[in-house]
Amino acid sequence: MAAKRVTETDSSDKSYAGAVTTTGPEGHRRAHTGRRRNEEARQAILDAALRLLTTPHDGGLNVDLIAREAGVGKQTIYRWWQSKGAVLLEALTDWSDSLVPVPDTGSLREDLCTFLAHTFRRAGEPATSAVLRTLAAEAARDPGTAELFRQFTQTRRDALHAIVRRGRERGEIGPERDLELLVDQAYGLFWYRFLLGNEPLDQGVAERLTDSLVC
Amino acid sequence: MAAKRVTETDSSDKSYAGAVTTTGPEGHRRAHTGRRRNEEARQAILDAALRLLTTPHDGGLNVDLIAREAGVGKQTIYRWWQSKGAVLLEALTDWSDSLVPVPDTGSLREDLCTFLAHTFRRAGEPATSAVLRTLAAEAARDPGTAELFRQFTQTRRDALHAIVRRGRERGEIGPERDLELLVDQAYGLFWYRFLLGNEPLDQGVAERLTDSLVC
Amino acid sequence: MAAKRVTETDSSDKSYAGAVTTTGPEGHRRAHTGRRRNEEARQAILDAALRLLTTPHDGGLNVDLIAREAGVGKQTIYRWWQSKGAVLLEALTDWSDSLVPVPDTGSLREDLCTFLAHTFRRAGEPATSAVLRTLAAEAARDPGTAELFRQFTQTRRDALHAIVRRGRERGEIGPERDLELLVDQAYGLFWYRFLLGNEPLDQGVAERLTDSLVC
Amino acid sequence: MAAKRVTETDSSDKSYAGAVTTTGPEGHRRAHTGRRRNEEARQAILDAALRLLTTPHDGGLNVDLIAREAGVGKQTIYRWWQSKGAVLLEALTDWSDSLVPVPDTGSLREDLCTFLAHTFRRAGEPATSAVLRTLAAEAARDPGTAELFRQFTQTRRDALHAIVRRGRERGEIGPERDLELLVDQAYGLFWYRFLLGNEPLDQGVAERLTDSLVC
DNA sequence: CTTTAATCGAGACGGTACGTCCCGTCTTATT
DNA sequence: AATAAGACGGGACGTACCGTCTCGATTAAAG
Repeated sequence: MAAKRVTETDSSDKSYAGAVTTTGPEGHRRAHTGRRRNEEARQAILDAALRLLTTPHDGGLNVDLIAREAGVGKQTIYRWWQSKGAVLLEALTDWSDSLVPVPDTGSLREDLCTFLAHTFRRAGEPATSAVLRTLAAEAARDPGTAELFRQFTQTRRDALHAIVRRGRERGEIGPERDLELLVDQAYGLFWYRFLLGNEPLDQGVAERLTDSLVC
Repeated sequence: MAAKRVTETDSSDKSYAGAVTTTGPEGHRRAHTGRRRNEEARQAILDAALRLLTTPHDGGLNVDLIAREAGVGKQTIYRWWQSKGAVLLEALTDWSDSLVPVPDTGSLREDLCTFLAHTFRRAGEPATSAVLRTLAAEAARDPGTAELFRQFTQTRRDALHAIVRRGRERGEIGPERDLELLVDQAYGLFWYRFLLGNEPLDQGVAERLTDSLVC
Repeated sequence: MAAKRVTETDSSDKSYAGAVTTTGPEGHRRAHTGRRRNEEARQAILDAALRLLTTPHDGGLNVDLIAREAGVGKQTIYRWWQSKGAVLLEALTDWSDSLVPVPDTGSLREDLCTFLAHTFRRAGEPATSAVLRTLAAEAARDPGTAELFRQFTQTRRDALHAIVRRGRERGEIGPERDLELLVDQAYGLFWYRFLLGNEPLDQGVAERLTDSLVC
Repeated sequence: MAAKRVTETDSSDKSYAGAVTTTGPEGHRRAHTGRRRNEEARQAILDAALRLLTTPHDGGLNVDLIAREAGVGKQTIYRWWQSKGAVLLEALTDWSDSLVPVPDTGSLREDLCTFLAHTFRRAGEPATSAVLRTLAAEAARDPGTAELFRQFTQTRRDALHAIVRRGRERGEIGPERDLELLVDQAYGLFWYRFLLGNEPLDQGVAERLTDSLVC
């Protein structure tokens, strides 16, 4: 009969390697955290996603791969993110905030040009480029991801917005100018050329774009 | 590429009343045309694609669906187009050419503003919006389609370019301005706002954008 | 976004109501019993299992369901039973012991026929039928459960064995007959027809089987 | 190209290098058959299923494995069979018909005993045993498969039925005996002991069972 | 009366398998 | 040769359960 304390015998010898369970690629095993979200697992997923996003590997970037790479069950991904794109975006957001510094030299023209040139140069790097492209693709396909993509771009937009706002406060931009529009012209140009890729995005463009915006 | 093979224009022979075979959604049966390309089938495919692009339906927009909707074998699609996106784009191109007329009033400011406002308004219509979005998604996913998407946007870009070029010829734009950049700022803003959708695209924006570009 | 769901979980106060903890389907709350096994919980599990076994519901019969239905944590099930099948079998054993009485009229033929007819009739009842079927399925899938299933059937086999043994003691069965075989012929026929279900299991069969066995 | 009329009689040359598509484990590539069911694929699936059923391998027997082993897409399995069990059963039916010959010596007792002993011996072989067990498990779990299992056992039942029918025609079984019941007693005993496994199934049992049935 | 230890409800976790969807290729039979 | 039809190999998807693990609360027994 089952009721007869079946499990009592093995109460002693758990050899407490028992609490730990899984092996990531770095060979480190992860402990469960009971009924609360396992922050380590979350980080492992985001790390794996970013790693797969930035390093070249053959074949597409699918959820099973992220799960395997993170040493995680697929369900653990789907429990916390609504789609693959959502994971990718969260991975990316964490990572991107540190990419392009926001200059503040006191000169709008200089700050703007520096920021844009930096942005363009980053996007030209193969790793970054791959990430942004993959992401845009995912966002265009899935409306839910699109919203997250919006949030992602928003942080960059805000940085640019801060630059031009400071410029206006210094009187370098007339009060009649629409700052939102100005920012979107810059970022619009960037994404348009980046995604369609038939026109360059280099230092010269950054300068001419700056001139065009601050005229 | 699809467009090339299209130009055969065997428009004459639609009559074949003999061996009828398939029924489209409109209940009309289409005759085989033997060893020549069946123009009716081509049109049925593009129509079906456009219909599926513009009308809401549950589930994704897959090739089997287009084929079924067009009353066509899948191979007939893949014989003439390289991918799903190619079909979609050709369907779209046929349809879009008549959308936004290219004004030529003699005033750059007026032409530009009219063109932009018209473009924005079209994109605001639900049907057009859905199409553009679906397409952008497909382009972002498939590199082959991306190239076609580039070509698609190119025709619109060319139209805008013609406007500003006329402006320069009339001396309304200084020779130091980069016309490519100017055009891309306009279209970049458009796509950026259209796809991310957090800022408006209305008459006012068209006007302010015109001011910003022609300053 | 994931971060949202995280913060949702650690919303501080759980508004605990005191000693009482869980609500079963009957709305009754169960008190903890400290470091001793909670007999009420055990019973709730067995009840829930039996209820799910006997009442039709959509989808399979999984452990999470039993746990939820019993208002119990899954671990509480796995602490006391080695598998899902073990729970099911214990639930069933408790319930089945009272099902088929073991007659003792002094006549083997009569006892045997009564016992078999009763067994057949019970198996014909929808509730019982569902239980037996579910159980057999579980036993076939899981070797551990198979062993428990063996034990379960053993109690019934023993009952039948007692009847024929009394028959032999009265000289109604020749000493050359293999009683084990005889019993297994009866129960074999029963399970075979019950599970495959293409031949009847009624009073007439009970009689003819009796004749065949006691010839 | 092999596309050039691969005739029905493809028994001879499998050497095409062009239109062929897939590689099975034996390195042979399989041609498509257009819009009709590919008989070769069907056979490859059944072969793979039987191979996996009969040879020991680590891990369970899942559909992906069958598909991979057969060099087939999973959908090709699900297109033609409703479940894994259905595949297994069809594989098994093809194979089993040749297993136990149906003797016809003119003596019921002898034929019966031979048939049963043979059946028992086969079931004792590890390969066969594994197959039958896997199958019974699948049948118990899935109602659809149960029906197929019924059909599978039916062919064996029919064989046994033929033996006893011939016996009756020779007058070796009285007209009052229920032949269906007799057959089911034999097969019932077999499956009961086979699946529960606590009593033997050997030559001696075959003999005593024969005596018991033909008394 | 404090500490210890076991139970409980809850549910996240790693993992396996499932059955579905869609892609782009292929072949057949027909025209 | 082009077509309608649809089976095919392949790859990814998101879901269903399994049995394990940890948490924080609870309470009986041990010190």
